[in-house]
Amino acid sequence: MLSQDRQERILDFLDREGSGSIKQLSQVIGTSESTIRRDLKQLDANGLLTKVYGGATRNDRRVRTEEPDMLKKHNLFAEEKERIGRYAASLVSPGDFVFIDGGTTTEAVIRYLEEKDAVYMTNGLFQAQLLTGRGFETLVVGGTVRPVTEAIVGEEAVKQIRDCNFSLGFFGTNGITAENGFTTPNIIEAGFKNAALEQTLNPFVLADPSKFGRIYPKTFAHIDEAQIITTELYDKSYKNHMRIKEVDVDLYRDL
Amino acid sequence: MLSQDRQERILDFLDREGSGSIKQLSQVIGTSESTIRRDLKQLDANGLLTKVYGGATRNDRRVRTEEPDMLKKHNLFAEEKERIGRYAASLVSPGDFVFIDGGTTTEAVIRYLEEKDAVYMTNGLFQAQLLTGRGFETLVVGGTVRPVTEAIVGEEAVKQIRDCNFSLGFFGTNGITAENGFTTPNIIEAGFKNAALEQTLNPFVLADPSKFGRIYPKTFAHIDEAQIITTELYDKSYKNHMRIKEVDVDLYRDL
DNA sequence: AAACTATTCCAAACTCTTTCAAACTATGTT
DNA sequence: AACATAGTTTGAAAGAGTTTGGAATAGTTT
Repeated sequence: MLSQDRQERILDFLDREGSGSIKQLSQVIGTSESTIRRDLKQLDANGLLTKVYGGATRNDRRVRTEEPDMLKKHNLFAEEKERIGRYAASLVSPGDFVFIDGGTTTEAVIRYLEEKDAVYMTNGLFQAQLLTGRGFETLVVGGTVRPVTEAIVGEEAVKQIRDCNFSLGFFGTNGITAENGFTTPNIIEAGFKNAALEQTLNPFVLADPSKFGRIYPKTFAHIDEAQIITTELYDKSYKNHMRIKEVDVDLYRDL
Repeated sequence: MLSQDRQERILDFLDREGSGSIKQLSQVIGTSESTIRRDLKQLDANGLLTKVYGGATRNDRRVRTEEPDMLKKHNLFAEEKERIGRYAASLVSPGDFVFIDGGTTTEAVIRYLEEKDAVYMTNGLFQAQLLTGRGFETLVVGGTVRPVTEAIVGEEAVKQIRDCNFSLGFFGTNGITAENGFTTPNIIEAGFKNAALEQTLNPFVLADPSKFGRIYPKTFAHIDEAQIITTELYDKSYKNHMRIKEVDVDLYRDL
């Protein structure tokens, strides 16, 4: 068994039981006490549980304040996303009412946010937790949760968003082309994105370079309806059609 | 048993009973008098209780304003919560529209849910993730996120919930007494709970035994407005005033 | 004085750290 | 593809340290 799996199981166990002894854990998971000890030591160092004499007790996993480094391993364009997130976060001014779209791209924005004198609204469950965990005033859109992306969408969500007037908004997308605009695979999600974008004075679409040139079934905005924040484009031809902000590597190298 | 767990149980016993002798405590907790003495000495040194000749007392201002520490709450009464959750989950029938309150108590319910032919709505961020993760049709209430509990509350949330008609609802509470009913520390949260409860045909309050006899600043429902699901009660006098379902140990021993 | 409670001390049981060899992984070389 | 090598992970064991329960002794209450 991989150590990741084992440690995940330890946390699951503590989730259910609240606490556990070394012996208990080694039996449930089927490994030696030595290994459990080493796992607990690691998990404690990462702040995921509290080691106590004889075992461990759970730390609340809801307030996950994952470090930016943690995520880098997972995703190919992780570094780009971080850079995009850092720039996007710098755009928020005091008094703004900011919409933050669900999906992985916008998560990085939240980690770099600093403006406490602004109100944030999101339709992403994880986004809401991150925002709350970091101490920002957070509103959540009500509606149906879409399983894959954990984003709140649907008729009710659209109805609610129609009453909101955002000064700033950060959106994710799956595909971008000059002709088809911003596209996503899911029709209901596209409907919500479209509604949210219409309520936003300054909408920004965050996109790593992989999104360019791709087309998905449903367009939620035309190419000139939002400004794009991305890292360096390989295909410079896009520049002719779009309002693009390239977040350069050098721009933040010394931060 | 870990010494942390033991000491929490001592404090909880004193919370409920006001005081306890060494003998009482050693019997209830199932450990030697020597150990109880040592625990009491430590807890006294930390100012968590007052050691007296023969036992200990806890300064009991019956109305508490402070929010119970989420981390601690997670550990305590884990088994009771599981049992309560398992029973509550069995109450859901096909076609139900089920409200699930935020907070730690209701999390266990979700882990035992099996009825896919029902729609679930929640105001808890973590609950929403759990429900979605387990593949249930999930709705989320929109509104402001309250930091400590990660529950969605506020005016907007109340407005939305007024349009919902739940056939079944599971609520958490901080305190229960016959006179003051179900109470919580936060006024805004109480307002939402109250609204949600009014929209529910069959409301159930889930409560481990530690909740009984405690009073918090705001009442969100009177004692006869909801049925209580709990594990075995130490103080049987409550039975006279309330509709209580005791989830017995034996009931599920062989599951 | 009798009954109860607290303190001290000790041995047994338990837990932690360190250490080491075996098993496993990853990588480079032939 | 087979092999060698270095690095990592694992389980077991030994010794140090901690916690526990009980017994003897000292103190307190009635």
